[in-house]
Amino acid sequence: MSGLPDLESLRLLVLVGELGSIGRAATELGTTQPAASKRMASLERQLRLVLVDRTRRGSRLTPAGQVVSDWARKVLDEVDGLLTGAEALRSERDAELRVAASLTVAEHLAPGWIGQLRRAEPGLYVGLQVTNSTAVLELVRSGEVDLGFVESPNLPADLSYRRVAADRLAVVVPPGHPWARRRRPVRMVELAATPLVVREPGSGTRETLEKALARAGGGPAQPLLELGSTTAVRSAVVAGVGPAVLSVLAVGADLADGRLVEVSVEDIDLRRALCAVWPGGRRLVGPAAALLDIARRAGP
Amino acid sequence: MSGLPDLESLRLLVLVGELGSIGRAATELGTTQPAASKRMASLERQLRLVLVDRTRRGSRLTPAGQVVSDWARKVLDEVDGLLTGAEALRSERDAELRVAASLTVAEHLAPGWIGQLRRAEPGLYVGLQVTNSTAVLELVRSGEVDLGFVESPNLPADLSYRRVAADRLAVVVPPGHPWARRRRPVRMVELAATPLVVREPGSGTRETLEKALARAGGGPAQPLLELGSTTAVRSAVVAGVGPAVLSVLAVGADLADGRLVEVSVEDIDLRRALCAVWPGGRRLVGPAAALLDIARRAGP
DNA sequence: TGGGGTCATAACCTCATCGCATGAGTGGGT
DNA sequence: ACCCACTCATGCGATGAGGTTATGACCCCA
Repeated sequence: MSGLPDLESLRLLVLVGELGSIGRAATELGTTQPAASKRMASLERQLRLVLVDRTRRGSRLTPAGQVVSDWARKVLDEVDGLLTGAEALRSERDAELRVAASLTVAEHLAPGWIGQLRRAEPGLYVGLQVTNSTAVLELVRSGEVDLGFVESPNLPADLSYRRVAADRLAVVVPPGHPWARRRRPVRMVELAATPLVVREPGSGTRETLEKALARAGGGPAQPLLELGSTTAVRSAVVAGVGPAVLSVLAVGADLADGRLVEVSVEDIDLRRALCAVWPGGRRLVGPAAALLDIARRAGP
Repeated sequence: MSGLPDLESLRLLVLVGELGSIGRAATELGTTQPAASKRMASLERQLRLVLVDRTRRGSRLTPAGQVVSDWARKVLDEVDGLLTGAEALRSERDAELRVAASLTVAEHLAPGWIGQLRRAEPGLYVGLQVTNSTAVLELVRSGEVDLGFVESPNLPADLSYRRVAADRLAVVVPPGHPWARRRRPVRMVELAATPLVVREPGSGTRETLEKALARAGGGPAQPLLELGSTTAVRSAVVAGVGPAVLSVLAVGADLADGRLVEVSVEDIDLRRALCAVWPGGRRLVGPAAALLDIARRAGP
């Protein structure tokens, strides 16, 4: 019943739309025209939709094909991010530009930034290391990486830093939860008293939450369930286990399509800055400066 | 050199992370453990990364696996949107809820909304028809669809409508373009005098642009190249043909990762509302009301 | 020390896909 | 009027990626 489509076929569809010919799209992909023709037919059979209008001189996308092609392009963009990120992870050592990022930045922002940098300077090898915020600071200090990205609000004075993007933690519940129907914001004390699905202590998200609760005068959060990854927490919330507090970067898509609902909370500030960090005093040059520039522009 | 990964393998990776076992992930996918084991090994070989930590009792994702799994989840979310949209396109006729949407809404928002509705009411068959804004209004008026979504700002009085989301046209150029380095906004007359890559006359985007130029007291746009689809325009801009004016919904990802650069323009308002439309006077009930509600909540 | 887990390996098989060659239809050039 | 250039679809072997079954190695716990 599932039947996931083939990424090659999706790329072919996009290319057919751009080039106006199945054969030309085939050569662009380094394959032959009959193979491409069959792939298209197979994709159409799978989706049970007519996607291309085959005329005797060229092919055009049908209206349905246009729309599906756009959806396919979004898929391929995400795949591109995955491949870019994977390559950066791979060349962690002996890369020309070594970057360390905390999980939130690495998951949601780093592949885009690195991809843009590599489009500007093709052939540049970027190495990405993913750890927690304190480890990132240590890597920067020891010179093992040229540039770091952290979400932690407490930055030591011996390092230079610059804010590059904003993040915000959101209280999220599944659509069926009583809080989802509330019209008034949840009170801060109510949040502090409610058992939450949380990350383990020491993670950036958990720390930000605890700190914000303390700053607002509340007690520590009540753990309902403690999980080791953001996605695990997310899945637990979607499954209805209970509310959680997660980065909007992590649950943006879920909020947009309604798998999760955000609940506003009174009297509490859950914003946090995402900062670039590099060895103190030094001025960034070369690719490190370029990446910082890209990150600054990309974030609002 | 490209080597696109396999979607089944990505789903497997996500599932391994969630279930903590290759074998259990395999049964979840309806396959066998050796097959899944081989798939994982193959994915790791392709990405040249160690993604899972195989212990004798279960498997956990490595840090790299965590991150890749999150990227994979994004890919799969987009694929889910594609499949949801394709199913809706397919059941255009004889669906329980018939929806028509203009291209911008259909491309970027409709799959998410429909997906959410189908999660809330499983088994509901939704039919989606994609045309231009004026045709949507006609379909609503004739009763061929229950609900329509348009981007056009001029709504006839015989239909009920409600604003559900916002869109904005952006002037975009490739990173190398002189406008990309400008610090001052481009003057409106400058924009009107510059040849642009545009959609064909009659498309919603083209009309909004012309109307905004006229409202600001400028002449009509100078077509540099006229193309039949938003993505064709986008590709032309990326390829450096010239500036274009496109919906931020269409180029959001490109702006975020720097394939395109937005140029601000003085004295011109390129915002537009996206509206739901239904037969006048009538009150929406059942799935149509639910979908409208979802759309209202999703768009800010 | 045996049983219930887990994952990896080996051998075999099936079938989807590929490439080549070919057919068929249209449009433009001569 | 004719033919060439260009497009896409189809038929036919051959290849190989991926699936299943069976088995082995290892760890934890009783």
